[in-house]
Amino acid sequence: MHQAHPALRQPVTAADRVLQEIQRAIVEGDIAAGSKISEPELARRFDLSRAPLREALARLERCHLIERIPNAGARVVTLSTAGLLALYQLRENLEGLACKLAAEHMTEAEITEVRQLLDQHLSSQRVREGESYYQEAGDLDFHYRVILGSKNSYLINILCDELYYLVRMYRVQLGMNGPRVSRAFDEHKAIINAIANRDGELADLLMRRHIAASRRNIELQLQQMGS
Amino acid sequence: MHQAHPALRQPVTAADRVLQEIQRAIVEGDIAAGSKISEPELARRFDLSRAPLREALARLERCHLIERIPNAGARVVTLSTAGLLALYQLRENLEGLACKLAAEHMTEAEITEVRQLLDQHLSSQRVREGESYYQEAGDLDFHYRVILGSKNSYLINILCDELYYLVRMYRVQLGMNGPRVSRAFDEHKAIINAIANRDGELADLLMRRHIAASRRNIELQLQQMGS
DNA sequence: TAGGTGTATATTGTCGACAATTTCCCGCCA
DNA sequence: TGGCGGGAAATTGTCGACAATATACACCTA
Repeated sequence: MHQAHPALRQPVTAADRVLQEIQRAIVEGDIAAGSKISEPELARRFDLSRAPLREALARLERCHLIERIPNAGARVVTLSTAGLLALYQLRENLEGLACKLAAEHMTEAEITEVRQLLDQHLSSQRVREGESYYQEAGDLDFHYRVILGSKNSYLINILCDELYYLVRMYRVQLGMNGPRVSRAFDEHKAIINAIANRDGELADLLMRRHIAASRRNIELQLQQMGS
Repeated sequence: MHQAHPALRQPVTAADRVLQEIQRAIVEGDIAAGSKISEPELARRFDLSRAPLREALARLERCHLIERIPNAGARVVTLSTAGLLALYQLRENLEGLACKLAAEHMTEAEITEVRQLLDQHLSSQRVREGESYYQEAGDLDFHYRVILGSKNSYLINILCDELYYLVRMYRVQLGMNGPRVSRAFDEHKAIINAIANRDGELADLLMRRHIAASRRNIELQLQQMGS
């Protein structure tokens, strides 16, 4: 359907580069959530004209990092409990589906790669005990592989291009990296096992539970922050 | 999360207007599937500059009607069996989820409105027996209402803004309007009943079956076209 | 003082032209 | 004759300036 996925395609145009920079800045909170976006200011800051900047803004809107109102400008999204729950509700279903499809379509070679990846991440995780950055990267990597394994380009596009930046934004800015580390690893292992056994139904179920657990974890943290 | 949904927001800017025109042109086959898109040509044709046109192209890419390659231009998507199946696979799951959520979140008033809508469409359908345009419109209308009833803005965005134009393109260009008319109406009725009973699980199941039936219908037509 | 109105400012949307890249075509060579 | 550069044409990406719209502020009125 298309050859190399945009998510892992390296930037070739100026708009691509500035998009990545702004994406990172928003996700990491460098540009505050809820703040207004000024096109002239950003253009100066990244030293380019407004044309490629606006192209980048269009794509930022696509991945839900900003909201635009015609003739009135753009704002960075505001993070909310309701938004987070809606997002995870969708993730649960979509990644569950991705697992089911991955069980049907992943090659043995791809499965082996994911397993190696898990072992590798686990060992490097033990060394860097507690450093959440590596957990984050490893976690994302696993989910990405499974999603790509579904071989459904629409599904891949939605999850990797449109939803994941926002997921990361919530994780980074609300500090969602609790003590689920080793448990998450076990869950990942169980999921890839189900995929390897070509048991799509089970893989679906396990992934839904995996994400639901993560969601409950977040809900708890939010709740005790609010009180 | 946001007030009025972009799908039903009337165009205010020139880019909005040309977007709608090109969308219609592509969906109806006025601009052939698979054909290359020339920015200068379209700009002349719609009598505006390339800036708003490029804005429109960015959004067309978002709803999968065109595919862009950096520095090399854009092409209208090509319709394929594989693409259609992948699309419907996703639809089944997402609209199933939408039903489940609608059963939880739709107000009684909204449910009543949908029921009135169904009766209305049914009666006008009987009059215009066989005119597929009205079936199409009525069908879309029903699905839209249910999706909006989910109250999940991410889900709404994906289904109404990003996937439905492509769904319509397949329906229009491959002539997907078989003799499922009255059966589809019954299925719609069953779905809204389940939602009214707040039986999300059943509503989910019925919607999946409803779309799966539509998919099988399409597969059959494709198959006998190919032979 | 509160509210509305009108102007001034700032921001977004659009335009036409230039730069960079790709594509196409022609000639050249094995 | 077939494949491989090289250059010309066309197309996309980027720029700076102008037009249209929205926001902010001061002023006037009740």
